[in-house]
Amino acid sequence: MSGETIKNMEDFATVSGISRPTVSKYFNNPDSVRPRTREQIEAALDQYDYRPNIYAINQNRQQTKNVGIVVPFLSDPFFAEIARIIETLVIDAGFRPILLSSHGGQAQENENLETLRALKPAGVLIAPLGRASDKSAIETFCRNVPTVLFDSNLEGLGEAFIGSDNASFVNQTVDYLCRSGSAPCLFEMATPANPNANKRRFAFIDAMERRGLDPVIHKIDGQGWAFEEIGRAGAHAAFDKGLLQSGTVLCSNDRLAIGFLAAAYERGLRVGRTENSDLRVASHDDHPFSRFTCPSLTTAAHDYGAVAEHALRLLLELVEGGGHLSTREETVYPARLVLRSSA
Amino acid sequence: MSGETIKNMEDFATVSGISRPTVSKYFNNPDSVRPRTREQIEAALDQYDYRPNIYAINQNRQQTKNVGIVVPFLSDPFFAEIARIIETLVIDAGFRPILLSSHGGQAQENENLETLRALKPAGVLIAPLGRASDKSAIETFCRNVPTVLFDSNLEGLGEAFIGSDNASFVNQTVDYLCRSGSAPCLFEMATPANPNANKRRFAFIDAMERRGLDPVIHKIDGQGWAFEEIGRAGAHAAFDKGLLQSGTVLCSNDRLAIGFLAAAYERGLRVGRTENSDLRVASHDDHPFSRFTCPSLTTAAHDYGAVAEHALRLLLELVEGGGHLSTREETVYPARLVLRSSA
DNA sequence: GCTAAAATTTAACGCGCGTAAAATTTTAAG
DNA sequence: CTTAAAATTTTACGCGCGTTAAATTTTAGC
Repeated sequence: MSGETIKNMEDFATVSGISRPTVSKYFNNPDSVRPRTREQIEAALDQYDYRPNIYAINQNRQQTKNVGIVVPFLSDPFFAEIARIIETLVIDAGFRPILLSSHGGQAQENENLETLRALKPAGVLIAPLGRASDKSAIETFCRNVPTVLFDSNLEGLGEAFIGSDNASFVNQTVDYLCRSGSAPCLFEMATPANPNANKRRFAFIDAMERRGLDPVIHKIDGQGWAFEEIGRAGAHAAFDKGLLQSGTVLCSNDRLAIGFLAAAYERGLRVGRTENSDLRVASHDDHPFSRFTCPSLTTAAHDYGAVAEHALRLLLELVEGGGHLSTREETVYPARLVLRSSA
Repeated sequence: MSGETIKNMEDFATVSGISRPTVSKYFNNPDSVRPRTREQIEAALDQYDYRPNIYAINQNRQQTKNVGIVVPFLSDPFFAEIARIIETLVIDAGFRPILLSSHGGQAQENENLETLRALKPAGVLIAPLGRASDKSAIETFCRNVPTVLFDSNLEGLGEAFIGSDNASFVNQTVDYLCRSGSAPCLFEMATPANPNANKRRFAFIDAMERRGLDPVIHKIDGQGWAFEEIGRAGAHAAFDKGLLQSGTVLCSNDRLAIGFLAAAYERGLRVGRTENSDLRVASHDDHPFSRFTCPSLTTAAHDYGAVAEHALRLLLELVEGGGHLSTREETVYPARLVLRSSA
């Protein structure tokens, strides 16, 4: 440890024996300086452990190395998981991830956009709330910051949308359920917050009608993001009316299914695909906990990795290419059927 | 909309008819200027929607308005939930939360500390990994940034620790289980990552011995943060040996219990407190999903709110008071027993 | 060893805002 | 209306780094 106190790049340049502009160049891109210069700097670097002031850097750059990540509800393990994957990819790409959750509300989503705008990120990946989103606020934001939507699409907003193919999810579950037993009834919220739910409903109707079957849909009440409790209450309400106690139930998403299974258990209904079962339950998303429900949940899995990777790759291309795409890209990835015990 | 383009505080000061230093004063504290001046500024504010450059602000201030929040594993809904609460409190206090997850690894935890150091936060709330933490790295960090530990304590590190009273958790569950049926056996990981697990083990031994009972502990293998799967595998291994198929099992935490319940279900073991049950299962944490396990999980709940509020309040006092406490404070909150169906 | 190309140094300006000191204006109290 | 106190304006410097242009040095090719 040397005695000097390195307060800024000037000081550091002095002790490393290199001029400040060259040091600055090094920090922007270590490969842009001569190898011997680089060695000299790096030798000084681990002797004095100097780090450039990030605020001074960003003040003078129009483009920061920040990438914003906005998810609708971070307490939902599904979003926690995809956020984790994206974060890792962002770091690997040499950027700094800034993770924000909208906590299920429009006010917070808008506040997150304001926060990001102030942070001047190179780009932003946002999974919008959906129905509850303030479309005009998002549109305004997208005009100023290169933005890619993921998970949940808002027509025409952002430079691109990368998500999962809801039709693929439903087709696979419906197909499997139909060929292995009775046709399913769809179990969903009457007013779903997420646009994916609507697409799944349409896909369900379509898939059933293609088979010449009546697309029966059971809609339940509930607002907000406490899907498990909504599913549980909705299932009990249905059971009270003598509904859904047998046959096959296809839940719109795993969190509803988790609630449904809890209710079924509480009623003593046996869920599964064995002979002595009362009913079968399947769902969509492959939620991190769906492996541990009782019985374990048959579901359709997102390709987390592909979505995250594609969305970020596109965003970085966008950032390098000026921020705007000539035509808005929409890419969706198919689901992977995960057979477990519930159906 | 006026035609002028407001690029900086100078421009904004001009159009608002107030001098720049006064405008600067306003943004630091709107109450520090004369009411009429404030009105004038705010009138201009919603006409031009100017916002000060956050990087320029932070460059010139020793103390930013950032508060770091570090959790060991954000995909764990427990941490996602407490992070959400803290975030809200931080915003209400007029600060900007910066949420970082260590993703279960020391490397990422250290990287988070580096990131935060560069961000010069007013203070940091950190729930350390525990056993896997790099103590010396944290100690170094704490010397430069006012830091309060929460959830999981590291002896002597940080200005204070706010968490839950593990003894209270165990005493309440053991007490309940003993008086309502057979004495429990503790189900835990052989090498737990979290120091709370160790405290719970000691508390269990103590609680049992006080009752003149033999503290039976069943230790299972497993590394990492996939607690549900570790619990499930561990339970199956125990069942294979004919163990834990009856009586009462007290899991160290809810995530292990979720895995245990899944295994029990897969074996056809009936868990609950009714007459025809095979065994009872209880646990600790009141994990967001413990309401929806089958059967619903009897557990001991953290006082999330109290911990979050106390930790942040202490941190802000610390920030105002110079950053250091004369004596390290350790405060723990008691648990609240949550009776459900599993025991 | 010579030369053109590449890299570095020197010098200097700008970014947007915090902040201090002195001069001026406004406010509140009598 | 006077006066002291409070608020604001003026002026000016500094923060740490990006960046540019011209001068200088180093490198690579022959």
